Amino acid sequence: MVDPVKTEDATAAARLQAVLEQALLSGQWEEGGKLPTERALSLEYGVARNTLRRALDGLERLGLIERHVGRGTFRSAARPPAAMEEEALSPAAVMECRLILEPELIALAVTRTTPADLARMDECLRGTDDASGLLEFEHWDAALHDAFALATHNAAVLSMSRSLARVRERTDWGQLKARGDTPRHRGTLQEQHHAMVEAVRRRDRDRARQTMRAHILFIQSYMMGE
Amino acid sequence: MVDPVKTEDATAAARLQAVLEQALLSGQWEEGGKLPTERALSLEYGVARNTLRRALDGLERLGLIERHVGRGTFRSAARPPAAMEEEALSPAAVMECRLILEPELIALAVTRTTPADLARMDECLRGTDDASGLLEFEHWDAALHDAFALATHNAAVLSMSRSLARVRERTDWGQLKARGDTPRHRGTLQEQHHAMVEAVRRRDRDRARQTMRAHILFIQSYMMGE
DNA sequence: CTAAATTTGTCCGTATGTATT
DNA sequence: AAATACATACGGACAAATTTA
Repeated sequence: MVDPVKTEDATAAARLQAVLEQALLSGQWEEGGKLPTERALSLEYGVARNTLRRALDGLERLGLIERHVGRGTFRSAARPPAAMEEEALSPAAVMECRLILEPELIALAVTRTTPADLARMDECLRGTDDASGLLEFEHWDAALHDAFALATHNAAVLSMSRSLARVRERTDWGQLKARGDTPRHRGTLQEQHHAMVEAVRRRDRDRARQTMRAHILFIQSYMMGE
Repeated sequence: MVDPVKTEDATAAARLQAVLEQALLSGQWEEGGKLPTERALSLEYGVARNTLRRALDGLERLGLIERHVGRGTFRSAARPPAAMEEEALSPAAVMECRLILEPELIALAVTRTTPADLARMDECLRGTDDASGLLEFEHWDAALHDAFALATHNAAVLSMSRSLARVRERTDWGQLKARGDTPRHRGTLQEQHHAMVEAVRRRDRDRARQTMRAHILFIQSYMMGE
C-alpha cells in the first residue's frame, strides 16, 4: 500500500529535484560555485534537458540556485536572514502570527475532532513521513495545519487560518526553509507533528497547545537564529 | 519597465494565455462548457501542444478552466475572483474565533505599542464614549480592535485580523447585537474597552489578555445565553 | 572591436502513460 | 474492449545573453 521509500509515484522532475536538493545542501558544490551545464547534468542523471529544467525551476524558486543566460547555473550564496527588521510580510512576521494563532486553534480543535478529522491528520502524517523532497514535505505540512483548522468545525476559524496560509505563499522565504531542511531537523518536525496529532487523539488540550507552541518556536529558532 | 499590453517580448505561452483569457471572459464558450481538445486548440492557434498547455496551466491557476484526464477542458462555472465559500457564518463561530485570536493579539500588541498607537486607541475610546446610536458605537468598536491589531506592528497579524473583520461584516447577526444594546450593557463594554487600553498603556501583558478574554466572553454571554 | 563559442531560454514534434467515456 | 483526452517525458532546433579568442 504505502511504500516508505516512495519515490515511485512522484514525477521524474520532482524526484530529480529532491536528489539535487540533497546534493546542494550537503555541499556537493561550493557556495556561489557553478554547477555543470544543463546538458551535462541531464546526461549525468539520465533525463531529458526539459525534465532537468523543471527540477531546476523548483530549486530556483526555493532560492537554492541562480541561473543566468549565457553564464550558467550557480549555487546561491548562503545569505543570513538579512534585512529582517523591516517587515512587509517578512518571514519573521508570519511566524509570529502563527505563534499567536495556531496554539489556540489546536486547543479548540481538540474538543471538536471527529474520527474523520483524525483520519485526515493521519494521512498528512504519512505524507510528511514519506516525502522525499522539500516541496512534497511542505505540501503535506500545510495540509496538516489545514486539517487542524478543519477540525475546529468553525467556519470563521477556518477562513482565518486559510487567509494566513495564503499570506504564507506570498512571503519571500529566501533560503530560510531550505537551510533548515536537514534530516535531523526534519526528524524533529515529524516527531512534533506526530505528538500533536497524538495529543488531539487523546483529547489532551494542554499538551496539544504546548506541543504546537514548541513546534512553531522550533521552526522560528532554526530560521532566524541558526 | 514592463508594459502589460506589450505582447511582443512575452513568451508564446503567455501571449496565448492572454488571448484565451479574453475569449473565456467574453463568453466564447459557455459556463461549464467543454473547450476543444488540446490538439485542436494548438492547431487552431498555431502553437505546439506543449505551448498551449503552459497557457492552460496559467488559466487553471486563475480558476478560469478545469481540466480532467480523459474528459477534457472546461470553462469554470461563473465565479469571478477566487471563489470562496460565502456561507452565512454563525455569530457563535465568529465569537469563538475572536476568543482564540484577540487575547493573544493584544498580548503581542502590549510589547510593541507606540505613543501614536495609544493616541489612536484613545480616539476610538472617545468615539465609543460619545456614540449615540448602535451603528456609531459599532464603528468605533471595530476601529478600536483594528487599533490593537495595528499596534502589533506585524503585517501578517494585521492582515489576519482584518480578514476576520470582513468575515464579521457578512455574518447574520439578526437581533443579537440590538438585544444587548442597553445602557447597562454598553456601560460594561466601555469599562472593558478603557481597561484594555489602560493595560496596554501600562504594558501589563497578562492583564490585557485577561481583560480582552473577559470582554469577548461577556459579549458571548449576553448574545447566546440570556 | 569583432567573431566565435558557450550556456540558458523557448518552442516544437513525437511517444508513452493513465484516466474517462 | 476500444476510442478519446489529458499528463509526462524525450530529443532536437533555434534564439538570446554572456564570455572568450
